[in-house]
Amino acid sequence: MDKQHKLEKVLGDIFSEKLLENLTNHGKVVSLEEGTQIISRGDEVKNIPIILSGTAKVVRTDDNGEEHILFYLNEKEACTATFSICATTKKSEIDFIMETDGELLLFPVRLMDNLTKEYPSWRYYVCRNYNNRMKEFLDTMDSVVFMKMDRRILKYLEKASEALSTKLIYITHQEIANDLSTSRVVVSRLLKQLEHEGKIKLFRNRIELLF
DNA sequence: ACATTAAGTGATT
DNA sequence: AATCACTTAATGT
Repeated sequence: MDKQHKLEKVLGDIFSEKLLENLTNHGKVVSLEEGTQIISRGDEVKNIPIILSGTAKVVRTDDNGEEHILFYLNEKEACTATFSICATTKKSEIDFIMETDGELLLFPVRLMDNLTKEYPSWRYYVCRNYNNRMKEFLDTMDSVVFMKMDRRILKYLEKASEALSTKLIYITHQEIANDLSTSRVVVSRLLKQLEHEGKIKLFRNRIELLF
């Protein structure tokens, strides 16, 4: 299948004909194997990758060399982080790695301004990509904030224990849930977890602190 | 024995 | 993490 048709097949329903033509003329299609790293942190980004097939992951690597996956990109998606870079540094903040075998359309960054100016369908595309990422970001924000519930419960118990100067607190899971504005089920689960960790011991209407 | 309330669990979103 | 639906355990009457 030639380049033109390939692009048409994958992107035809979201990009206008003219835009496809432009992409065909200035972009290149590459086939990549799983594990191929297209962009590394600190690299100067010269091309915007758009996924034609397969899956790519965008990761950040911390000081210990641990990979933290920010998100995955599938067919038709592009890395939004790349878009923002075009407007500023041009240095990548992230690593971009193929999760599976797949194909990418690489489009020169220097021509992107023009796309934004000329093609409404490109603008929509960029906005949609941004939007998706933003949603995902908010989701993870939520988790990060809420994930601290186990710590909150522990703090809560500590405080109660201190206030009553006893390790044996007479309280129900429901009451804790009310005070921390969460559900009883969640409290029960986390308490159970804490019990397994040997930090507390659970009874009906009572919780004993073991620390 | 039966009803009520607290706590535990799996599945789903 | 939240919610639902359901089970199990402890307590009170």
